[in-house]
Amino acid sequence: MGIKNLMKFLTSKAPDCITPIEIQNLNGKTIAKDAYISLYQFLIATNFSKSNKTLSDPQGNPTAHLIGILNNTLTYAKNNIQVIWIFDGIAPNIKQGTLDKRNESRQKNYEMMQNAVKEDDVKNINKHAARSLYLTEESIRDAKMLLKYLGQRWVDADNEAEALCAQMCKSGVVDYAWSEDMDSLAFGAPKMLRGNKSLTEISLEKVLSSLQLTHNQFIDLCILLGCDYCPTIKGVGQVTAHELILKYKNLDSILEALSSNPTLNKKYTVPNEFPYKLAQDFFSQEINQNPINKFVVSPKDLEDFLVLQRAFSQAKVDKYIKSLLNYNPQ
DNA sequence: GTCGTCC
DNA sequence: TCATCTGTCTCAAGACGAC
DNA sequence: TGAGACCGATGAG
Repeated sequence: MGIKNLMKFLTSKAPDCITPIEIQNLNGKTIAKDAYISLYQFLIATNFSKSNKTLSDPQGNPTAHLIGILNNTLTYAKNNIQVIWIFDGIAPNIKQGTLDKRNESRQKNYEMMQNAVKEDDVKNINKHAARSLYLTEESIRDAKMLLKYLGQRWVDADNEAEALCAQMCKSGVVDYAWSEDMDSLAFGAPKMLRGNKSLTEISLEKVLSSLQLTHNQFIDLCILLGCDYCPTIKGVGQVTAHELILKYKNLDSILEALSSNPTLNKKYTVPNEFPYKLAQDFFSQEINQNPINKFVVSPKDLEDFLVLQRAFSQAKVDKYIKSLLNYNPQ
């Protein structure tokens, strides 16, 4: 879910921190990209947005995410952009509640899809199929294999990919953290990118100066808005959250004020379980930077994998390899 | 610009 | 009366190329 | 899954 309503809040309160950016302007830049989110987007968009069928090889292995990687890699190569794909590791314990909810929703949608199939209701089949979709171990393995053969770099994070993207951006390994989720800013990425067709750059420095917050205060704001790691205080939305932080400086003091002031206490309900300190620590932790896997383009492996194993068109793969080598001379 | 296709 | 928050609904989510 | 539009409820001034 990222940070609830953060984009909306920034658009109204700190519009200067959000700037549209043309992909050509990223020439020579390096990007850490949240792999899972991208692959999921490819899978959904390619499968369900315009056709009613799932793209797969004759054995039933999904291929939509592989097409997405191919297109994406070529686009970046054309524009001389280096990408490091970051894969999620083990989810942190504090995210378990969020993950349980997602699994439950996925299961429910799967059942609704089965019902829609029985009733031959194409619209609802697609709707619920998209929502019950998930990336299997095999799909991830295929994606990593393809990236290897394409000469791309990828790395496994110890836990959240977004946290590692932000860390790499903070430490200067990359210029941008790319993600659809706004968590990257809470994790401290100085510059993040969103979008695919139309890109948006968000500068953390500008966010903090517009909102008149330190980074720790911004983390508190994100927790109040709603994140994956902690529930929210009922009655506190974007506006109130920002006002409370400006007034009381941090979450500890806000909670103290809520418990000691009967008027505030009546108005805002803090949940019984409110592990905000764990969330604060999680957003501000130092992340272990695992070694990055680096490969070179391997036309033979690409052909074997895509044409022979995944039933891609030989002509298209040939054309693709030619373009890639043209932009990425080895 | 819209729409079909990608496997 | 206005601002704010909450809940619910709906839609779209990639990239390329032919036309 | 997220983001936008819309709606009703609530509370402050």
